Amino acid sequence: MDINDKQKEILLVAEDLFAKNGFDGTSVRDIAQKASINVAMINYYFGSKEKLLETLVQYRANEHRIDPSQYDFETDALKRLDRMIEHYVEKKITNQHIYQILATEASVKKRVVNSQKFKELRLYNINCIKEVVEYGCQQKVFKYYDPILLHTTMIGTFMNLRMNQSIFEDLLHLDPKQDFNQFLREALTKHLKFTLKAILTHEN
Amino acid sequence: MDINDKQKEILLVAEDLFAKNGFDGTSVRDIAQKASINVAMINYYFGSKEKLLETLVQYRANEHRIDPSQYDFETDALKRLDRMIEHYVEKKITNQHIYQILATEASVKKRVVNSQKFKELRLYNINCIKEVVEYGCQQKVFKYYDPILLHTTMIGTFMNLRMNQSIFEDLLHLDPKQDFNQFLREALTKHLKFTLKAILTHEN
DNA sequence: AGCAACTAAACAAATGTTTAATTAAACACT
DNA sequence: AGTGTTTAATTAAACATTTGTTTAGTTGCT
Repeated sequence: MDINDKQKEILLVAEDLFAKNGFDGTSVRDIAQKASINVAMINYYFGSKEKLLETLVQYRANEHRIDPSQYDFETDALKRLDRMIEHYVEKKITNQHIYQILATEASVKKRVVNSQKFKELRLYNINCIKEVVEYGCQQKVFKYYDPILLHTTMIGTFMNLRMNQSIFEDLLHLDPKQDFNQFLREALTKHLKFTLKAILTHEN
Repeated sequence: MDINDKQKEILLVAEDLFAKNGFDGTSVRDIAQKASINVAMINYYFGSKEKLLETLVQYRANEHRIDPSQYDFETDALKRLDRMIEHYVEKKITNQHIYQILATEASVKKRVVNSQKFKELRLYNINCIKEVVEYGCQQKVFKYYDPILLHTTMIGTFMNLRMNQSIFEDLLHLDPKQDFNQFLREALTKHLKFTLKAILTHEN
């Protein structure tokens, strides 16, 4: 399915609203109004509200894929891990809307929206992490640790920081003028680097 | 507000459905049917659907508070940390429904349901973690690490494991007959113990 | 003329809430 | 214990909105 500019515009508006208010909390009229189009256009272009969500997931899903070429030129295992984390955090921040939608939808039992696509993405990313870990083991720098759990901690920590933005703004006395994404980028990257390094080099 | 048995029954049914389908994905008729009561009873008892949610949050919020007496008898800093994590995981598992509702609602911008109660709870729990960390520092066993980030990693890892139960059942080839909560309890506790110990004893 | 893009209006179903009436429980008084 | 009275619990029905979707028609472009 190729998407024209009009459709893309609708998708972006929908993404924004779904992330903010949830799928059930967003009506097609909300989307239509914000996108300055007629309600009927949503069904005209996408068939239904649910199919709009599926199209959006398809459209965005691959943007969360880790790209190993961003870090595997590093021969030092620790530096490679650091680069991977930087790359990972950057990807999540750039595409935070769709990920939040996917994460929320994944916990909603009554819609099984594209969970296959979601699973594939996870498996792929977990495998990238696994390769970085194995490289470090091979170099005798890391001790092996389950990449599924590493991934869970990475994504979980990110999501938790993100979902509770307002709490952290209070808690950490963040300057409201300073961008929260910048805080995320810096603090989260640093924290994840430290945590993974600690786990992978910890003597049992 | 004191809650009679009938009201409690409604709250429990609502909690179940909200966790499964989200607040917006659950209608008052869904609740009424599953609780075998008339729809009007919900407004009769709670005033509105939103107030029902607020009552539920009030009713459950305190059940997530860490209870220091469950671990602070341990004089060994590492053992105390381990006990604290066991206690923490157990609390989260026992009250997973309400926590998922709170977490989802916290990310929904249009409802600012009881976020104050939520923040207070976090601050309290973070402080408990802080005290355990400081005790370990005092004993020269730990290096100090930001308790906010530790808490974020704990809760984030838990939530991420939980929210993606189906994915993990596939990924880890879990025996479907085995209880997922039992896997959570064991694997998560072990992982968090290892992670926090690694972070707190890591030489920089 | 033909086709895609677009619109206003209507549709049926579902939503949260209220009303008005009925039943059940608690109460006070003899 | 039995009376009439008041209060609380419960019900079916109706209410007004809002929901996602469809229809039937119009516009604009080739």
